[in-house]
Amino acid sequence: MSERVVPPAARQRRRPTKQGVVLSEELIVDTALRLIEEHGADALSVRRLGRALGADPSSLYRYFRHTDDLMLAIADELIGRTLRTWRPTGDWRADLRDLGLRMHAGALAHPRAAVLSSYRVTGRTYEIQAVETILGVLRGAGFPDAEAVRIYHAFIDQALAHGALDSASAAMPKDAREAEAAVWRATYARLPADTHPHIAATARRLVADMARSSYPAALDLLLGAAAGRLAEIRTRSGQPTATPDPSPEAVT
Amino acid sequence: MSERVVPPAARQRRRPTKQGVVLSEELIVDTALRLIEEHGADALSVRRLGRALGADPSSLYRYFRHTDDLMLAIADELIGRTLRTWRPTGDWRADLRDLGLRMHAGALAHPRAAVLSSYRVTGRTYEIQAVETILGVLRGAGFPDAEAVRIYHAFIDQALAHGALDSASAAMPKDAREAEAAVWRATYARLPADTHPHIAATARRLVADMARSSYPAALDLLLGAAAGRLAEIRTRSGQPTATPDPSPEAVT
DNA sequence: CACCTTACGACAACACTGTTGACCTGTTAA
DNA sequence: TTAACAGGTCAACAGTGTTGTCGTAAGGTG
Repeated sequence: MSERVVPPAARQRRRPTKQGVVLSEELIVDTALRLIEEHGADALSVRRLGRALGADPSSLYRYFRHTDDLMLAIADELIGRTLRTWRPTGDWRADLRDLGLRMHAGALAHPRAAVLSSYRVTGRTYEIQAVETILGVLRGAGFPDAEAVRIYHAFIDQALAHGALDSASAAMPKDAREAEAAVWRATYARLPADTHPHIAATARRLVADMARSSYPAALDLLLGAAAGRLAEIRTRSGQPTATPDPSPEAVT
Repeated sequence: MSERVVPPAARQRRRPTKQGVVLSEELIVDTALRLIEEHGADALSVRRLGRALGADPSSLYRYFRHTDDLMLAIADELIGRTLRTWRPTGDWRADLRDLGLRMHAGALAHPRAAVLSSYRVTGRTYEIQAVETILGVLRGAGFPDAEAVRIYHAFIDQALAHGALDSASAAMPKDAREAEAAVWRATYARLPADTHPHIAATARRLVADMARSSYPAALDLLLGAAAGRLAEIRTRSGQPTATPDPSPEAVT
Protein backbone atom coordinates (compact mmCIF):
# COMPACT_ATOMS: atom_id res chain seq x y z
CA MET A 1 0.00 0.00 0.00
CA SER A 2 3.09 2.21 0.45
CA GLU A 3 1.24 5.35 1.59
CA ARG A 4 -2.11 6.40 0.34
CA VAL A 5 -2.35 9.72 2.14
CA VAL A 6 -0.11 12.53 1.00
CA PRO A 7 0.71 15.30 3.49
CA PRO A 8 -1.25 18.45 2.61
CA ALA A 9 1.84 20.56 2.04
CA ALA A 10 3.04 18.26 -0.75
CA ARG A 11 -0.23 18.32 -2.65
CA GLN A 12 -0.12 19.99 -6.00
CA ARG A 13 -1.80 17.93 -8.66
CA ARG A 14 -5.28 19.18 -7.97
CA ARG A 15 -7.23 17.18 -10.47
CA PRO A 16 -10.94 17.95 -10.38
CA THR A 17 -13.59 15.35 -9.71
CA LYS A 18 -15.79 13.94 -12.45
CA GLN A 19 -18.39 16.38 -11.30
CA GLY A 20 -15.93 19.22 -11.38
CA VAL A 21 -15.07 19.67 -7.73
CA VAL A 22 -11.51 20.21 -6.61
CA LEU A 23 -11.07 18.35 -3.35
CA SER A 24 -8.99 19.49 -0.41
CA GLU A 25 -8.67 18.56 3.23
CA GLU A 26 -10.34 21.83 4.12
CA LEU A 27 -13.27 21.39 1.77
CA ILE A 28 -13.87 17.88 3.06
CA VAL A 29 -13.89 18.94 6.70
CA ASP A 30 -16.20 21.87 6.01
CA THR A 31 -18.60 19.75 4.01
CA ALA A 32 -18.62 17.11 6.74
CA LEU A 33 -19.49 19.71 9.34
CA ARG A 34 -22.25 21.10 7.17
CA LEU A 35 -23.62 17.62 6.60
CA ILE A 36 -23.71 16.86 10.31
CA GLU A 37 -25.39 20.14 10.98
CA GLU A 38 -28.04 19.85 8.31
CA HIS A 39 -29.00 16.21 8.31
CA GLY A 40 -28.19 15.03 11.80
CA ALA A 41 -25.40 13.02 13.32
CA ASP A 42 -26.09 9.80 11.44
CA ALA A 43 -25.85 11.63 8.13
CA LEU A 44 -22.08 11.47 8.23
CA SER A 45 -20.85 8.44 6.39
CA VAL A 46 -18.02 8.17 3.93
CA ARG A 47 -20.43 7.43 1.14
CA ARG A 48 -22.82 10.23 1.94
CA LEU A 49 -19.94 12.64 2.32
CA GLY A 50 -18.62 11.56 -1.05
CA ARG A 51 -22.02 12.15 -2.60
CA ALA A 52 -22.30 15.59 -0.96
CA LEU A 53 -18.88 16.50 -2.29
CA GLY A 54 -19.55 15.19 -5.78
CA ALA A 55 -16.77 12.64 -5.57
CA ASP A 56 -16.31 8.93 -5.19
CA PRO A 57 -16.29 7.85 -1.54
CA SER A 58 -12.93 6.23 -1.93
CA SER A 59 -11.34 9.53 -2.89
CA LEU A 60 -11.53 10.60 0.72
CA TYR A 61 -9.00 7.96 1.60
CA ARG A 62 -6.44 10.00 -0.29
CA TYR A 63 -6.85 12.68 2.38
CA PHE A 64 -7.60 10.72 5.55
CA ARG A 65 -6.38 7.27 6.47
CA HIS A 66 -9.77 6.33 7.90
CA THR A 67 -12.94 7.89 9.26
CA ASP A 68 -11.38 8.34 12.64
CA ASP A 69 -8.72 10.55 11.14
CA LEU A 70 -11.40 12.63 9.52
CA MET A 71 -13.21 12.96 12.83
CA LEU A 72 -10.05 14.25 14.51
CA ALA A 73 -9.64 16.84 11.79
CA ILE A 74 -13.24 17.88 12.29
CA ALA A 75 -12.72 18.05 16.04
CA ASP A 76 -9.71 20.27 15.64
CA GLU A 77 -11.61 22.57 13.32
CA LEU A 78 -14.32 22.82 15.97
CA ILE A 79 -11.76 23.78 18.61
CA GLY A 80 -10.42 26.37 16.24
CA ARG A 81 -13.83 27.89 15.61
CA THR A 82 -14.58 28.08 19.32
CA LEU A 83 -11.24 29.71 20.01
CA ARG A 84 -11.73 32.28 17.28
CA THR A 85 -15.04 33.57 18.64
CA TRP A 86 -13.64 33.93 22.15
CA ARG A 87 -12.51 37.36 23.32
CA PRO A 88 -10.52 37.25 26.55
CA THR A 89 -10.95 40.30 28.79
CA GLY A 90 -8.18 39.70 31.27
CA ASP A 91 -10.47 38.57 34.09
CA TRP A 92 -9.39 34.93 34.32
CA ARG A 93 -12.57 33.67 35.91
CA ALA A 94 -14.93 35.35 33.48
CA ASP A 95 -12.73 34.34 30.57
CA LEU A 96 -12.64 30.67 31.51
CA ARG A 97 -16.36 30.67 32.18
CA ASP A 98 -16.99 32.13 28.77
CA LEU A 99 -14.63 29.69 27.10
CA GLY A 100 -16.20 26.71 28.86
CA LEU A 101 -19.68 27.71 27.80
CA ARG A 102 -18.53 28.28 24.25
CA MET A 103 -16.87 24.89 24.10
CA HIS A 104 -20.02 23.27 25.40
CA ALA A 105 -22.17 25.11 22.90
CA GLY A 106 -19.79 24.19 20.11
CA ALA A 107 -20.01 20.56 21.08
CA LEU A 108 -23.79 20.65 21.07
CA ALA A 109 -23.80 22.20 17.62
CA HIS A 110 -21.88 19.20 16.25
CA PRO A 111 -22.84 16.32 18.51
CA ARG A 112 -21.28 13.47 16.66
CA ALA A 113 -17.93 15.11 16.25
CA ALA A 114 -18.00 16.13 19.90
CA VAL A 115 -18.70 12.65 21.17
CA LEU A 116 -15.87 11.20 19.18
CA SER A 117 -13.38 13.90 19.97
CA SER A 118 -14.04 14.20 23.69
CA TYR A 119 -11.66 11.44 24.63
CA ARG A 120 -9.19 11.86 21.82
CA VAL A 121 -6.04 13.91 21.72
CA THR A 122 -5.81 15.38 18.26
CA GLY A 123 -2.36 16.88 18.65
CA ARG A 124 -3.27 19.27 15.86
CA THR A 125 -2.68 22.98 15.72
CA TYR A 126 -5.89 24.32 17.25
CA GLU A 127 -5.86 21.86 20.13
CA ILE A 128 -2.31 22.84 20.98
CA GLN A 129 -3.30 26.47 20.76
CA ALA A 130 -6.18 25.87 23.17
CA VAL A 131 -3.96 24.17 25.72
CA GLU A 132 -1.44 27.00 25.51
CA THR A 133 -4.16 29.60 25.87
CA ILE A 134 -5.87 28.09 28.91
CA LEU A 135 -2.59 27.45 30.68
CA GLY A 136 -1.67 31.04 29.91
CA VAL A 137 -4.85 32.36 31.50
CA LEU A 138 -4.26 30.34 34.66
CA ARG A 139 -0.59 31.13 35.03
CA GLY A 140 -1.32 34.75 34.24
CA ALA A 141 -3.87 34.81 37.05
CA GLY A 142 -1.17 33.80 39.50
CA PHE A 143 -1.67 30.07 39.84
CA PRO A 144 1.62 28.26 40.43
CA ASP A 145 2.48 25.71 37.76
CA ALA A 146 1.35 22.59 39.63
CA GLU A 147 -1.99 24.20 40.43
CA ALA A 148 -2.41 25.55 36.92
CA VAL A 149 -1.94 22.13 35.41
CA ARG A 150 -4.35 20.52 37.85
CA ILE A 151 -7.05 23.12 37.24
CA TYR A 152 -6.48 22.98 33.51
CA HIS A 153 -7.03 19.24 33.61
CA ALA A 154 -10.21 19.49 35.67
CA PHE A 155 -11.52 22.31 33.50
CA ILE A 156 -10.91 20.63 30.17
CA ASP A 157 -12.12 17.22 31.28
CA GLN A 158 -15.29 18.71 32.65
CA ALA A 159 -15.99 20.63 29.48
CA LEU A 160 -15.29 17.62 27.29
CA ALA A 161 -17.13 15.13 29.46
CA HIS A 162 -20.26 17.23 29.78
CA GLY A 163 -20.05 18.23 26.16
CA ALA A 164 -19.94 14.60 25.14
CA LEU A 165 -22.73 13.61 27.51
CA ASP A 166 -25.08 16.31 26.34
CA SER A 167 -24.05 15.78 22.73
CA ALA A 168 -24.71 12.10 22.92
CA SER A 169 -28.33 12.62 23.81
CA ALA A 170 -28.61 15.37 21.24
CA ALA A 171 -27.19 12.99 18.64
CA MET A 172 -29.83 10.36 19.19
CA PRO A 173 -32.43 9.90 16.48
CA LYS A 174 -35.41 12.12 17.12
CA ASP A 175 -37.87 9.40 18.01
CA ALA A 176 -35.46 7.86 20.51
CA ARG A 177 -35.02 11.25 22.15
CA GLU A 178 -38.73 11.69 22.43
CA ALA A 179 -38.98 8.23 23.92
CA GLU A 180 -36.51 9.28 26.63
CA ALA A 181 -38.55 12.30 27.58
CA ALA A 182 -41.61 10.11 27.66
CA VAL A 183 -39.90 7.77 30.10
CA TRP A 184 -39.50 10.58 32.59
CA ARG A 185 -43.10 11.65 32.31
CA ALA A 186 -44.65 8.22 32.06
CA THR A 187 -42.45 6.27 34.45
CA TYR A 188 -40.76 8.53 36.98
CA ALA A 189 -43.54 11.06 37.37
CA ARG A 190 -46.02 8.31 38.17
CA LEU A 191 -44.26 6.22 40.78
CA PRO A 192 -46.45 5.77 43.86
CA ALA A 193 -45.35 7.43 47.09
CA ASP A 194 -45.47 4.28 49.14
CA THR A 195 -42.85 2.41 47.13
CA HIS A 196 -40.76 5.39 45.96
CA PRO A 197 -41.37 8.23 48.41
CA HIS A 198 -38.40 10.39 47.42
CA ILE A 199 -39.08 10.31 43.72
CA ALA A 200 -42.76 10.89 44.26
CA ALA A 201 -42.07 13.90 46.49
CA THR A 202 -39.79 15.56 43.97
CA ALA A 203 -41.24 14.27 40.70
CA ARG A 204 -42.13 17.64 39.24
CA ARG A 205 -38.76 19.21 39.95
CA LEU A 206 -37.02 16.07 38.80
CA VAL A 207 -38.67 15.99 35.41
CA ALA A 208 -38.00 19.67 34.88
CA ASP A 209 -34.40 19.61 36.08
CA MET A 210 -33.29 16.51 34.21
CA ALA A 211 -34.31 18.11 30.92
CA ARG A 212 -31.57 20.72 31.35
CA SER A 213 -27.82 20.42 31.19
CA SER A 214 -25.96 20.42 34.48
CA TYR A 215 -22.85 21.86 32.90
CA PRO A 216 -23.22 25.56 33.69
CA ALA A 217 -23.72 24.79 37.36
CA ALA A 218 -20.80 22.37 37.39
CA LEU A 219 -18.59 24.92 35.67
CA ASP A 220 -19.35 27.63 38.20
CA LEU A 221 -18.64 25.17 40.94
CA LEU A 222 -15.21 24.44 39.54
CA LEU A 223 -14.31 28.07 38.99
CA GLY A 224 -15.49 28.92 42.49
CA ALA A 225 -13.23 26.29 43.97
CA ALA A 226 -10.33 27.53 41.86
CA ALA A 227 -10.90 31.10 43.02
CA GLY A 228 -10.83 29.89 46.59
CA ARG A 229 -7.51 28.19 46.01
CA LEU A 230 -6.08 31.32 44.45
CA ALA A 231 -7.09 33.51 47.38
CA GLU A 232 -5.49 31.02 49.72
CA ILE A 233 -2.30 30.97 47.71
CA ARG A 234 -2.10 34.78 47.64
CA THR A 235 -2.59 35.06 51.39
CA ARG A 236 0.02 32.48 52.15
CA SER A 237 2.58 34.05 49.87
CA GLY A 238 2.43 37.38 51.71
CA GLN A 239 0.04 39.27 49.50
CA PRO A 240 -2.86 40.08 51.86
CA THR A 241 -5.75 38.95 49.63
CA ALA A 242 -7.31 42.28 48.78
CA THR A 243 -9.46 41.50 45.76
CA PRO A 244 -13.07 41.01 46.87
CA ASP A 245 -13.96 38.76 43.96
CA PRO A 246 -17.03 40.26 42.30
CA SER A 247 -18.08 37.07 40.52
CA PRO A 248 -21.89 36.99 40.17
CA GLU A 249 -22.48 33.25 40.70
CA ALA A 250 -25.24 33.40 38.09
CA VAL A 251 -26.45 30.05 36.79
CA THR A 252 -28.49 30.05 33.66
CA MET B 1 -46.42 -6.56 12.45
CA SER B 2 -48.82 -6.80 15.42
CA GLU B 3 -46.13 -7.15 18.10
CA ARG B 4 -43.01 -9.13 17.79
CA VAL B 5 -41.80 -8.81 21.35
CA VAL B 6 -43.68 -10.69 24.03
CA PRO B 7 -43.49 -9.34 27.60
CA PRO B 8 -41.21 -11.58 29.67
CA ALA B 9 -43.93 -12.55 32.13
CA ALA B 10 -46.04 -14.09 29.37
CA ARG B 11 -43.26 -16.24 28.00
CA GLN B 12 -43.76 -19.94 28.36
CA ARG B 13 -42.98 -21.80 25.20
CA ARG B 14 -39.29 -22.09 25.79
CA ARG B 15 -38.32 -23.77 22.60
CA PRO B 16 -34.59 -24.43 22.39
CA THR B 17 -32.42 -23.14 19.60
CA LYS B 18 -31.17 -25.38 16.86
CA GLN B 19 -27.95 -25.57 18.79
CA GLY B 20 -29.81 -26.46 21.97
CA VAL B 21 -29.78 -23.16 23.83
CA VAL B 22 -32.88 -21.90 25.61
CA LEU B 23 -32.97 -18.15 25.17
CA SER B 24 -34.10 -15.64 27.75
CA GLU B 25 -33.80 -11.91 28.26
CA GLU B 26 -31.40 -12.57 31.11
CA LEU B 27 -29.17 -14.91 29.16
CA ILE B 28 -28.99 -12.48 26.28
CA VAL B 29 -27.96 -9.56 28.51
CA ASP B 30 -25.34 -11.62 30.32
CA THR B 31 -23.90 -12.93 27.09
CA ALA B 32 -23.81 -9.43 25.64
CA LEU B 33 -21.90 -8.13 28.66
CA ARG B 34 -19.45 -10.98 28.43
CA LEU B 35 -18.99 -10.37 24.74
CA ILE B 36 -18.33 -6.68 25.22
CA GLU B 37 -15.86 -7.38 27.95
CA GLU B 38 -13.92 -10.05 26.12
CA HIS B 39 -13.81 -8.83 22.58
CA GLY B 40 -14.15 -5.08 22.77
CA ALA B 41 -16.87 -2.56 22.11
CA ASP B 42 -17.21 -3.29 18.44
CA ALA B 43 -17.76 -6.95 19.20
CA LEU B 44 -21.37 -6.28 20.11
CA SER B 45 -23.52 -6.69 17.06
CA VAL B 46 -26.79 -8.50 16.68
CA ARG B 47 -25.18 -11.07 14.47
CA ARG B 48 -22.18 -11.70 16.68
CA LEU B 49 -24.38 -11.92 19.72
CA GLY B 50 -26.56 -14.41 17.94
CA ARG B 51 -23.53 -16.48 17.07
CA ALA B 52 -22.24 -16.33 20.66
CA LEU B 53 -25.63 -17.47 21.92
CA GLY B 54 -25.97 -20.21 19.35
CA ALA B 55 -29.08 -18.69 17.81
CA ASP B 56 -30.15 -16.89 14.68
CA PRO B 57 -29.63 -13.13 14.98
CA SER B 58 -33.25 -12.46 14.21
CA SER B 59 -34.35 -14.44 17.24
CA LEU B 60 -33.17 -11.60 19.44
CA TYR B 61 -35.90 -9.43 18.02
CA ARG B 62 -38.37 -11.61 19.90
CA TYR B 63 -36.86 -10.26 23.11
CA PHE B 64 -35.81 -6.71 22.24
CA ARG B 65 -37.47 -4.41 19.75
CA HIS B 66 -34.13 -3.18 18.48
CA THR B 67 -30.48 -2.99 19.53
CA ASP B 68 -31.12 0.12 21.48
CA ASP B 69 -33.56 -1.72 23.70
CA LEU B 70 -30.91 -4.30 24.36
CA MET B 71 -28.38 -1.62 25.30
CA LEU B 72 -30.78 -0.20 27.85
CA ALA B 73 -31.22 -3.60 29.41
CA ILE B 74 -27.45 -3.99 29.62
CA ALA B 75 -27.08 -0.55 31.16
CA ASP B 76 -29.67 -1.32 33.79
CA GLU B 77 -27.96 -4.55 34.71
CA LEU B 78 -24.74 -2.59 35.23
CA ILE B 79 -26.49 -0.12 37.53
CA GLY B 80 -27.93 -3.01 39.48
CA ARG B 81 -24.55 -4.63 39.97
CA THR B 82 -23.03 -1.39 41.26
CA LEU B 83 -25.91 -0.76 43.63
CA ARG B 84 -25.71 -4.24 45.10
CA THR B 85 -22.10 -3.84 46.23
CA TRP B 86 -22.76 -0.51 47.94
CA ARG B 87 -23.29 -0.39 51.74
CA PRO B 88 -24.54 3.00 53.00
CA THR B 89 -23.38 4.01 56.48
CA GLY B 90 -25.69 6.96 57.19
CA ASP B 91 -23.05 9.62 56.63
CA TRP B 92 -24.43 11.22 53.45
CA ARG B 93 -21.17 12.67 52.25
CA ALA B 94 -19.16 9.49 52.72
CA ASP B 95 -21.95 7.42 51.21
CA LEU B 96 -22.24 9.54 48.10
CA ARG B 97 -18.49 9.61 47.72
CA ASP B 98 -18.40 5.85 47.97
CA LEU B 99 -21.25 5.43 45.51
CA GLY B 100 -19.68 7.83 43.03
CA LEU B 101 -16.36 6.01 43.13
CA ARG B 102 -18.11 2.67 42.76
CA MET B 103 -20.06 3.87 39.75
CA HIS B 104 -16.88 5.16 38.20
CA ALA B 105 -15.08 1.90 38.91
CA GLY B 106 -18.01 -0.07 37.53
CA ALA B 107 -17.90 1.95 34.36
CA LEU B 108 -14.20 1.30 33.96
CA ALA B 109 -14.76 -2.41 34.52
CA HIS B 110 -17.10 -2.51 31.52
CA PRO B 111 -15.78 0.35 29.44
CA ARG B 112 -17.65 -0.35 26.26
CA ALA B 113 -21.02 -0.78 27.92
CA ALA B 114 -20.47 2.30 30.06
CA VAL B 115 -19.83 4.51 27.09
CA LEU B 116 -22.98 3.37 25.42
CA SER B 117 -25.21 3.62 28.46
CA SER B 118 -23.97 6.86 30.01
CA TYR B 119 -26.36 9.13 28.18
CA ARG B 120 -29.45 6.95 28.18
CA VAL B 121 -32.39 6.87 30.54
CA THR B 122 -33.35 3.25 30.93
CA GLY B 123 -36.46 3.72 33.06
CA ARG B 124 -35.93 0.17 34.27
CA THR B 125 -35.99 -1.18 37.78
CA TYR B 126 -32.37 -0.71 38.86
CA GLU B 127 -32.12 2.79 37.49
CA ILE B 128 -35.27 3.80 39.30
CA GLN B 129 -33.90 2.25 42.44
CA ALA B 130 -30.69 4.24 42.11
CA VAL B 131 -32.55 7.52 41.67
CA GLU B 132 -34.73 6.80 44.68
CA THR B 133 -31.71 5.88 46.79
CA ILE B 134 -29.63 8.93 45.99
CA LEU B 135 -32.55 11.29 46.46
CA GLY B 136 -33.20 9.56 49.78
CA VAL B 137 -29.66 10.13 50.95
CA LEU B 138 -29.84 13.83 50.07
CA ARG B 139 -33.28 14.48 51.54
CA GLY B 140 -32.35 12.48 54.61
CA ALA B 141 -29.30 14.67 55.06
CA GLY B 142 -31.55 17.69 55.25
CA PHE B 143 -31.40 19.15 51.78
CA PRO B 144 -34.69 20.76 50.78
CA ASP B 145 -36.33 19.23 47.72
CA ALA B 146 -35.19 21.78 45.17
CA GLU B 147 -31.61 21.54 46.36
CA ALA B 148 -31.72 17.75 46.55
CA VAL B 149 -32.84 17.48 42.95
CA ARG B 150 -30.19 19.91 41.76
CA ILE B 151 -27.40 18.13 43.59
CA TYR B 152 -28.67 14.75 42.47
CA HIS B 153 -28.53 15.91 38.90
CA ALA B 154 -25.02 17.30 39.19
CA PHE B 155 -23.83 14.21 41.01
CA ILE B 156 -25.21 11.68 38.57
CA ASP B 157 -24.20 13.60 35.47
CA GLN B 158 -20.69 14.01 36.77
CA ALA B 159 -20.36 10.32 37.55
CA LEU B 160 -21.75 9.29 34.18
CA ALA B 161 -19.83 11.86 32.19
CA HIS B 162 -16.47 11.11 33.76
CA GLY B 163 -17.19 7.42 33.69
CA ALA B 164 -17.86 7.59 29.99
CA LEU B 165 -14.86 9.79 29.29
CA ASP B 166 -12.42 7.56 31.14
CA SER B 167 -14.06 4.45 29.76
CA ALA B 168 -13.82 5.70 26.24
CA SER B 169 -10.06 6.00 26.34
CA ALA B 170 -9.84 2.67 28.12
CA ALA B 171 -11.94 1.12 25.37
CA MET B 172 -9.71 2.23 22.54
CA PRO B 173 -7.68 -0.43 20.76
CA LYS B 174 -4.32 -0.79 22.42
CA ASP B 175 -2.25 0.61 19.59
CA ALA B 176 -4.46 3.67 19.33
CA ARG B 177 -4.06 4.26 23.07
CA GLU B 178 -0.33 4.05 22.75
CA ALA B 179 -0.46 6.47 19.86
CA GLU B 180 -2.28 8.97 22.07
CA ALA B 181 0.34 8.74 24.78
CA ALA B 182 2.98 9.19 22.13
CA VAL B 183 1.30 12.40 21.00
CA TRP B 184 1.76 13.87 24.45
CA ARG B 185 5.39 12.92 24.63
CA ALA B 186 6.30 13.60 21.04
CA THR B 187 4.23 16.72 20.38
CA TYR B 188 3.37 18.52 23.58
CA ALA B 189 6.53 17.77 25.53
CA ARG B 190 8.67 19.14 22.70
CA LEU B 191 7.06 22.45 21.90
CA PRO B 192 9.64 25.25 21.98
CA ALA B 193 9.36 27.86 24.72
CA ASP B 194 9.36 30.81 22.35
CA THR B 195 6.17 29.82 20.54
CA HIS B 196 4.41 27.98 23.38
CA PRO B 197 5.85 29.29 26.64
CA HIS B 198 3.13 28.00 28.96
CA ILE B 199 3.15 24.45 27.65
CA ALA B 200 6.92 24.38 27.63
CA ALA B 201 7.08 25.58 31.22
CA THR B 202 4.69 22.92 32.50
CA ALA B 203 5.35 20.09 30.06
CA ARG B 204 6.51 17.52 32.59
CA ARG B 205 3.60 18.10 34.95
CA LEU B 206 1.20 18.20 32.03
CA VAL B 207 2.22 14.84 30.62
CA ALA B 208 2.07 13.23 34.07
CA ASP B 209 -1.24 14.80 35.10
CA MET B 210 -3.13 14.12 31.88
CA ALA B 211 -2.51 10.41 32.28
CA ARG B 212 -4.68 10.29 35.40
CA SER B 213 -8.45 10.59 35.84
CA SER B 214 -9.75 13.87 37.18
CA TYR B 215 -12.90 12.28 38.58
CA PRO B 216 -11.96 11.80 42.26
CA ALA B 217 -10.93 15.42 42.54
CA ALA B 218 -14.07 16.58 40.74
CA LEU B 219 -16.25 14.44 42.99
CA ASP B 220 -14.74 15.86 46.17
CA LEU B 221 -15.22 19.31 44.77
CA LEU B 222 -18.91 18.67 44.23
CA LEU B 223 -19.48 17.13 47.62
CA GLY B 224 -17.58 19.95 49.27
CA ALA B 225 -19.78 22.52 47.60
CA ALA B 226 -22.89 20.56 48.62
CA ALA B 227 -21.73 20.41 52.23
CA GLY B 228 -21.22 24.15 52.16
CA ARG B 229 -24.76 24.66 50.90
CA LEU B 230 -26.12 22.42 53.63
CA ALA B 231 -24.37 24.31 56.40
CA GLU B 232 -25.73 27.54 54.98
CA ILE B 233 -29.26 26.15 54.84
CA ARG B 234 -29.13 24.95 58.43
CA THR B 235 -27.88 28.27 59.77
CA ARG B 236 -30.52 30.19 57.92
CA SER B 237 -33.36 27.96 59.10
CA GLY B 238 -32.60 28.65 62.77
CA GLN B 239 -30.69 25.51 63.57
CA PRO B 240 -27.27 26.79 64.60
CA THR B 241 -25.36 24.32 62.45
CA ALA B 242 -24.03 22.00 65.08
CA THR B 243 -25.49 18.56 64.34
CA PRO B 244 -22.95 16.09 63.02
CA ASP B 245 -25.67 14.41 61.02
CA PRO B 246 -26.57 11.01 62.44
CA SER B 247 -29.43 10.30 60.02
CA PRO B 248 -29.40 6.62 59.06
CA GLU B 249 -31.36 7.06 55.86
CA ALA B 250 -30.34 3.62 54.65
CA VAL B 251 -32.18 2.60 51.54
CA THR B 252 -31.86 -0.94 50.36
C1' DC C 1 -53.86 -39.38 23.87
C1' DA C 2 -54.78 -36.45 19.93
C1' DC C 3 -55.64 -31.97 18.33
C1' DC C 4 -55.16 -27.13 17.47
C1' DT C 5 -53.13 -22.84 18.25
C1' DT C 6 -49.48 -20.06 18.28
C1' DA C 7 -44.86 -18.65 20.18
C1' DC C 8 -40.72 -18.36 18.52
C1' DG C 9 -36.56 -19.90 16.06
C1' DA C 10 -34.73 -19.94 11.20
C1' DC C 11 -34.06 -18.23 6.67
C1' DA C 12 -33.43 -15.01 3.07
C1' DA C 13 -33.41 -10.58 1.57
C1' DC C 14 -32.78 -5.40 1.72
C1' DA C 15 -30.34 -1.34 2.15
C1' DC C 16 -26.76 0.32 4.23
C1' DT C 17 -21.83 0.75 6.23
C1' DG C 18 -16.15 1.32 6.05
C1' DT C 19 -12.28 -0.06 3.47
C1' DT C 20 -9.00 -1.70 -0.19
C1' DG C 21 -6.62 -3.13 -4.62
C1' DA C 22 -6.52 -2.31 -9.41
C1' DC C 23 -7.09 0.74 -12.98
C1' DC C 24 -6.80 4.87 -15.72
C1' DT C 25 -6.05 9.65 -16.78
C1' DG C 26 -4.87 14.63 -16.37
C1' DT C 27 -1.27 17.52 -14.45
C1' DT C 28 3.13 18.76 -13.91
C1' DA C 29 8.21 18.78 -14.01
C1' DA C 30 12.08 17.85 -16.85
C1' DT D 1 7.18 16.53 -25.78
C1' DT D 2 7.25 13.22 -22.85
C1' DA D 3 7.32 10.36 -18.84
C1' DA D 4 5.97 9.88 -13.95
C1' DC D 5 2.68 9.60 -10.78
C1' DA D 6 -1.04 11.88 -7.79
C1' DG D 7 -5.24 11.13 -7.27
C1' DG D 8 -10.09 10.16 -8.90
C1' DT D 9 -12.92 5.98 -10.07
C1' DC D 10 -14.62 1.36 -10.04
C1' DA D 11 -15.80 -2.99 -8.21
C1' DA D 12 -15.69 -5.94 -4.63
C1' DC D 13 -15.58 -7.65 0.27
C1' DA D 14 -17.12 -8.29 4.64
C1' DG D 15 -19.67 -6.53 7.78
C1' DT D 16 -24.06 -4.09 9.87
C1' DG D 17 -29.45 -3.63 11.65
C1' DT D 18 -33.89 -5.03 10.48
C1' DT D 19 -38.13 -7.35 8.57
C1' DG D 20 -41.51 -10.63 6.14
C1' DT D 21 -42.27 -15.26 5.77
C1' DC D 22 -42.34 -19.90 7.01
C1' DG D 23 -42.16 -24.19 9.63
C1' DT D 24 -42.27 -26.60 13.82
C1' DA D 25 -42.53 -28.01 18.39
C1' DA D 26 -44.47 -26.88 22.75
C1' DG D 27 -48.78 -26.20 25.59
C1' DG D 28 -53.28 -26.06 26.80
C1' DT D 29 -57.62 -28.34 25.96
C1' DG D 30 -61.04 -32.06 25.22
